[in-house]
Amino acid sequence: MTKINDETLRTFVGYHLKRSFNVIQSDLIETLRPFDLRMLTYSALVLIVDNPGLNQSRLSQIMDIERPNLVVIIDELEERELITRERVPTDRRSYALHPTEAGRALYRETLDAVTQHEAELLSGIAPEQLEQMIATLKLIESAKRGQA
Amino acid sequence: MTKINDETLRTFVGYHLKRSFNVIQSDLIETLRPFDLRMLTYSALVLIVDNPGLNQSRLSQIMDIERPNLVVIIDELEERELITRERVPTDRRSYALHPTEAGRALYRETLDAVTQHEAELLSGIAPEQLEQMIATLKLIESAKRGQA
DNA sequence: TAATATTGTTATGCATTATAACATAAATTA
DNA sequence: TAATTTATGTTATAATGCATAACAATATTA
Repeated sequence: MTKINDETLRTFVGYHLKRSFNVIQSDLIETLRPFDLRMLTYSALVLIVDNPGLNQSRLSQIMDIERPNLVVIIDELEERELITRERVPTDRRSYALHPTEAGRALYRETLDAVTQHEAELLSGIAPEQLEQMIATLKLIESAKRGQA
Repeated sequence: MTKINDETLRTFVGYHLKRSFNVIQSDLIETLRPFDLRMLTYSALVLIVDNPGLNQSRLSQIMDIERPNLVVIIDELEERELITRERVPTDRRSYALHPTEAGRALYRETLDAVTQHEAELLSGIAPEQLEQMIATLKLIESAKRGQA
């Protein structure tokens, strides 16, 4: 069982980002499974609870996905009666998204679960070290082309 | 244009990882486009050049994808005559993957391009800060469940 | 030898992401 | 005001990514 050499790929920041994200993502998927939520539906629910009344265009922007792709996500949340689509009187094209009481309850449940699972996964790493990393990640995020 | 509140999601390391990875990934996709390579075919090419003779099982392991999904990637690299599949006398089930001269040439070209593009994207961030982040990312990577 | 495991493959399905095209409605401009 | 352009949500469609089941050929183990 010879060890594979990935030193070339290790010279790329993106490679490290992808591999570490995979680890966190796997954990998150398992954490959300009992709630029958996927990453995208979960993110959408959280953002709607925290920003009640926002519309789908704005939500798709912050979620970095295309509007058509958000439609099915919102459909699912609405069918499960976790959110509602409400017509906006001042702009009859768009819907204001609001959480239901069930949506807020699920939000609280899942927030606890996700927070705990991530904390456990990362329990071997010093909080200051994680904070430093997040600061760097924010710099990368704001390096987006056509933005700076 | 009210600003959306994503502070709840910002409490998760995974959220920061995903958003920053998206930025790097977009840049990488654009960098690889002129070479008609996608992230996965590129990664496979690099690993084959750096580890000539490895088989598909091992490659799928390090790439963190399922064997069936690697088949089409290897098919494409072989059709483009960037690599070869060679029967192994000592284990006639598996193929040894080797780069062709064209594969090695493309490797060199793309390595330069990818390195330069990433360096430019991250030029505003101090190298020591990136190194520190990579050290933390490695810790996260090794926090994989069922591994430690 | 018989049972089990591994390698590569095919087929299949689901999730993610992107684009084009459209109806409705709003905003802009001529 | 009328005509044009833009924005919102939607449908349809396609490419990609990722996972599982099943299989033939071969190797390993009991």
